[in-house]
Amino acid sequence: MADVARLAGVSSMTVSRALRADAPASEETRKKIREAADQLGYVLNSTAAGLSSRKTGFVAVTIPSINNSNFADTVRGLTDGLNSLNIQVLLGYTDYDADIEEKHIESMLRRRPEAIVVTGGAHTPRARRLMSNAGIPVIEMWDLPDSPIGHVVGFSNRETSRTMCQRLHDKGYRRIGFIGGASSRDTRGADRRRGYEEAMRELGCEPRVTAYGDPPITMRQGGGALAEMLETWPDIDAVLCVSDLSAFGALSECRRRGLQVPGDIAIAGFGNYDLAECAVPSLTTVEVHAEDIGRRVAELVREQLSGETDNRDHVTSLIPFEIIERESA
Amino acid sequence: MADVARLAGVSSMTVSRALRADAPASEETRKKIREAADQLGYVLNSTAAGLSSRKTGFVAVTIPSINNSNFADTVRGLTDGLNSLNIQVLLGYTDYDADIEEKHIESMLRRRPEAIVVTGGAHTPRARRLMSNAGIPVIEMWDLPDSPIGHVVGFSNRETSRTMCQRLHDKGYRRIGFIGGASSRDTRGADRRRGYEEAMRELGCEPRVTAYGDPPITMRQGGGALAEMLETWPDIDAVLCVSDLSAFGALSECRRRGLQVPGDIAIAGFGNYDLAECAVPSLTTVEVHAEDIGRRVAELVREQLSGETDNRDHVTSLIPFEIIERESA
DNA sequence: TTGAAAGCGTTACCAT
DNA sequence: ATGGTAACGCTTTCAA
Repeated sequence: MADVARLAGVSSMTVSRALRADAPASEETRKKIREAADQLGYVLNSTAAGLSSRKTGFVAVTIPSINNSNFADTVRGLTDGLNSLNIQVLLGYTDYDADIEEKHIESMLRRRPEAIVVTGGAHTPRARRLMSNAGIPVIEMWDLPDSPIGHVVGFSNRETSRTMCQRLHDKGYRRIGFIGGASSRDTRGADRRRGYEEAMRELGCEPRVTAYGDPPITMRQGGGALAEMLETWPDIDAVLCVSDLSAFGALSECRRRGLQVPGDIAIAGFGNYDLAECAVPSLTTVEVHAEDIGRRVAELVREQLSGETDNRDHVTSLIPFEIIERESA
Repeated sequence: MADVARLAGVSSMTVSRALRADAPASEETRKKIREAADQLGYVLNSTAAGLSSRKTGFVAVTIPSINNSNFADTVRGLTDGLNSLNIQVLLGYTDYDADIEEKHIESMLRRRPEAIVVTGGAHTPRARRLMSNAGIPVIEMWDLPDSPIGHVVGFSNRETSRTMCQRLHDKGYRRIGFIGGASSRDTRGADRRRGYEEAMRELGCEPRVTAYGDPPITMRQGGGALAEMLETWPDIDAVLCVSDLSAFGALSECRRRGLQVPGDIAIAGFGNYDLAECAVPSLTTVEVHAEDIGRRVAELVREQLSGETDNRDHVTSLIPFEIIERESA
């Protein structure tokens, strides 16, 4: 920057100001400085800028998996929403593991992000402490934690299953099964299962759960789970799956066995992946507006950083979900 | 850090050293300092550390889309490979747009990454200049650029199509169509199309291309493209698609029309997505080992940063691809 | 609108 | 093994 200043015949302070849109500087000097910078191939060092201004231009975000269309949509909404604030997302994926999440949170906090966004409400005690003490807005998303650390942008995963079960029941299905992961590491998946079990009880139906594989449960596992389910409960007439991926796996397994969907078995998924619309038959599923979650988080971050809202208030934004009825159920 | 030093009764220099694994410090002081840090809730400021040491612990990476299983796999391989070096990935997605890529590259270079990794070889002149002048290793991946900026980790997209066409021809298909995007923004997709056209010429077959929609071409667009193709060339006997997603869309469209796959029409895709294995019929496709690409990039970054290899040498790593023959073709 | 000086929180470097 | 001092490259603050 000193070199640029020398070439432009100004002080480095003026260069610093000319390079930022908001700071005061005459158009003339601005132009002169931009040319000098260009000529020297100068690129601002935002590490130094961040240290000095105490604004790093980062928001830290953890998601369970990078290879998941729903979370990718959320990240997209978040990134796009933060873009106008010139804030970048520092992304970490946890593989549904709270210890990995803790490690990410610590190494991300070292970068002094201006806010931290995590998926869900299940964290290690130390992770909670780290976030609480960081002195920045904390946002938990994709869930409605029992005891939130800070703000929340999400929906009730339990409710999605309850609503879907109700819908299946309305359509006449009575012997409804649930396919999900074998561990509770995927807390949102576990909540969906809980919602299913509650709904079954309320509707007076027997719960039939096939837990199969570690999260994230894949398409292939969805097929395996359906096979297992048919063995245990051959009379099943509908299956609710923890995600569209497992639902598609189940659908494919039905197809291979010559079972009609719906007819022999109805299938419902979760997430409204592109796949759900495109599959034959198309999949009945839950649209959770993943990108909206990201957009709303970005909005909340903006409000918090601009001081529009009181940081001490804990804002909870409920993102409405909807059942998408298609051919499969 | 000064507070921690005071509490532990040492200098801040000792704290700095105690907190790093490599620096010399007695186990005794280390423990004392860790306790003090814990008690105060101290988290290292790596912004300041980076400024001082000129090592930010970042590698900048741009990919076309975050919502693409192939690129997500590459990012996973890269992230995991860099993890042991305590290097984080700074991710930007370009939406297949070179101008957006340029913006990302500039704002990422401001963070002073220790290396920069970009997808493909098509960049704006300014982006090329920025990367060349950054003084850090530059790696282009997922492609074999004609004039690489630095190192390359990839494969020939053209070859994948040529090989697949040859395979289809060997199986007796003669009226082979290609479904891809309408723009050349997806340069890898455009290369695949080029490979297809070359192969058709060599095999003495008429090329039949349906260009449909902007990249990334979706499942739904794959279906639309197949419909259009059948209208133009009703006698088509095989379709090569630019990706498994469009291939699946085409497959679904066939299903809806009551066309047998294979039989009436064979379908081949690209990318070996989970979907390709799980679809009924399963999709013949190209496995490009996306995660290996990321792993190899990470390895290259490690070599370059450790000075094991001469930075001036331009390393090209060819990642082998393979045709996965399944039911659809 | 511009400039000078004093940090920001760490590590490199040189001593001890 | 530990400590003192001088950067690192910016921005804040204050002054002109």
